[in-house]
Amino acid sequence: MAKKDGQLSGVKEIARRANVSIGTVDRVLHNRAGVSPKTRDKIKAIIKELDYQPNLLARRLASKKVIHIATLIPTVSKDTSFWSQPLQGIMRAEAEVQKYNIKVDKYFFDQDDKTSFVNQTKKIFRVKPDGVMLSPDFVDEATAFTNKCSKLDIPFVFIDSDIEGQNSLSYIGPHLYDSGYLAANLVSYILRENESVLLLNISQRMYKHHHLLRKEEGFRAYFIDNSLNKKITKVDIKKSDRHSIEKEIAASLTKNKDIRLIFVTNSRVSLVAQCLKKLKKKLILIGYDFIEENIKALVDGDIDFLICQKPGEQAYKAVMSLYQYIVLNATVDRMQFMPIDIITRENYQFYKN
Amino acid sequence: MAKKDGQLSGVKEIARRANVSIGTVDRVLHNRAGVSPKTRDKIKAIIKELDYQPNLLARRLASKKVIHIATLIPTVSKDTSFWSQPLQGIMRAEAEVQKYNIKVDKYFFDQDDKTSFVNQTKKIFRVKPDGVMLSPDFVDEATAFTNKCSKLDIPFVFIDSDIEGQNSLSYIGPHLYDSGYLAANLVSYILRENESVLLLNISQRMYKHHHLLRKEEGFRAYFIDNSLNKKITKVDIKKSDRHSIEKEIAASLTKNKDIRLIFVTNSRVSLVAQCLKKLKKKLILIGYDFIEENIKALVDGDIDFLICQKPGEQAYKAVMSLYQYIVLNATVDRMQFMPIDIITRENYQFYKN
DNA sequence: GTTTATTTCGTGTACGTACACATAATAAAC
DNA sequence: GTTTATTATGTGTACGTACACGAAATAAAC
Repeated sequence: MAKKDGQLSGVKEIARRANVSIGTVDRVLHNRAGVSPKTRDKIKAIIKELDYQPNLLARRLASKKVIHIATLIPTVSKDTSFWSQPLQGIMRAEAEVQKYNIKVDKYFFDQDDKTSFVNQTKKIFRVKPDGVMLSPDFVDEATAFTNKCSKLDIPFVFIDSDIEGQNSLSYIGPHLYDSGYLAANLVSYILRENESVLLLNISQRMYKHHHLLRKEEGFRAYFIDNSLNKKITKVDIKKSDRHSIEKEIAASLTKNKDIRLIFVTNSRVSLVAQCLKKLKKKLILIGYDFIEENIKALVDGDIDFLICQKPGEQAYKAVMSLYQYIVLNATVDRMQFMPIDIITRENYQFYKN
Repeated sequence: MAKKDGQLSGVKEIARRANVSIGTVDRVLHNRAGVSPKTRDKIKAIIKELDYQPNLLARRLASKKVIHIATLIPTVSKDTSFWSQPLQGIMRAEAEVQKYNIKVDKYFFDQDDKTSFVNQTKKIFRVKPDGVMLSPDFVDEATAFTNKCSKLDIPFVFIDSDIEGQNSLSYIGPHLYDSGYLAANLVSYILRENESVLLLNISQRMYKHHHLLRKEEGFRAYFIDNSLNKKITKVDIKKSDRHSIEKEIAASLTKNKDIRLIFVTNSRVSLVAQCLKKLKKKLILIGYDFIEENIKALVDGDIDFLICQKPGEQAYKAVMSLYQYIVLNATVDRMQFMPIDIITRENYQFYKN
């Protein structure tokens, strides 16, 4: 009684009931031409009646068409090596899915050049991939792009930062607000009553400030939620050369003698570490991201804490989610927040990205 | 250039290089007898060299062995209809995976009877399924069982409550502590300075208190974290008949005139609602779980808030995670917390479980 | 009517693996 | 040596679907 005997499975059963061959059934399943309206209707009815669900494993195995997943992330810039980790995550996923006849097409844009982003999205759109993963750095342009994807039923997932309201398959990345909140929590343990914080948003790119702001919000919220009346000096630095940063920091420090801790809202924290060294100031330094420059400063004792959210894992999961959705049509969580990890010089060796 | 011509894929390529047939390769892949040590070694070397990864889709398709996933949850009791939702989730997952030759074997135990739990675990262990999903209500017994599973490399996932330290494939369920924390957050908005809370743990089963306690911890933590000095009267009620509950509540209310809100740490909240009605007391009532009894009380205005964490979804995800792990050996998140939803009479109609 | 074009349908092979069965090689027994 | 048991290896078919190709049925052209 392992299998009910009369019950052929899938296509064959449909074919039997309709008195046609599986070839014909196949044609109506894929809306291909070459079948008379009459039999087409009959078969469609049977498909509906049986609530036929194709065997996706068999389908993928038999299909010779390769599935294309496009990924769009920034190039690894001189500014920060951050994006090398997501790239590795993409490649790890690629290695896993390529045996199922899936190709991962990697596109890159220049974080400083909006046009390059647009150009790449255009290029992607031209090849009409089966799924897209992207870091939506340029919000408006990304929105326009994903809108077009939606119209063609091309699923897309965001990584690293989210655009709400777009019906993305998933967002996989940090919970920006919470990570700021956590940073503040750390700070509250460290600082005494009379000491204050310097908060630095370092970014040449205005559009990035949206993300940094979410972190700042969370950071501030912690103090409000816990009725801690902590002074926060905030400085936006629009240039990322060392000289400019150094000048701004020096200015803030002389103006606010009570600053004993600096919170940098992104991966540029190692630059700040260098500046402090130059200025011969020893302050607590908290920043973001497990990248080479930062690790070095961490080991040297110039950075105290790094907050990190597994960027490699993000990209890996993004590609795998697309694969699972497209090939296995599994349900995918709309929001996949990464854990918020705290890295110090004591535990960095064990961190798996 | 779509496919490199020389490169046969998988087993065939291995067979070619070893000058054997795919049958022989197949035998060493599955450690089956009937192949000489010499060729076995040769083939193993080639497998390693090629870093051969079997095509899991093809494997599942070709394999005639059915995969068994066992699920172990409480029967739907007279006490609460809670477990009917996870059961539906299981059945939904079953419908999805059965076409891949996977059987879901459903086992049930009596929440009031430890022996029944043990008996069912024994029964499951006897058939040696390929994966197990269970609600580990009886901690010690569940631990013993999952230890045995670990030894046989049978993956298992916990739902509804976790046992830490067991190397479960995943825990899928509520974040108990956080849900208590959230409840407290709600409470802090509602209560005035001079008003206090009654916290009720209603459970005949002592072993359940562990879980209730986690919620209570979170609940209390909120007030501490926010330096709110709120009076919390706590009562453990070990019987779940209406009369006992009513007596306890009445006692507490007369002793503490300032109680204006009751927080019930599990689904028994509708019983409390009935008691309050009987006592002709109108208090704010917060409790757990989207079950029929509670919804009714919610609609009638006798319960104000229900905290819910998609129990059906939990079970569904648990089975699907096992499937993905066993069949597709996908990586599965060790912790899959459900969102903490707040249900009121205004939004309950839209709640999807 | 026959021939030809066109539409409609069936058949065969492939995907990569599993497994039952058949065959070949070797060892054991005489 | 031959026969027989044993071990080692190869072959064929199946899983459920996709798709190319060919055959049959029908329609169009004369």
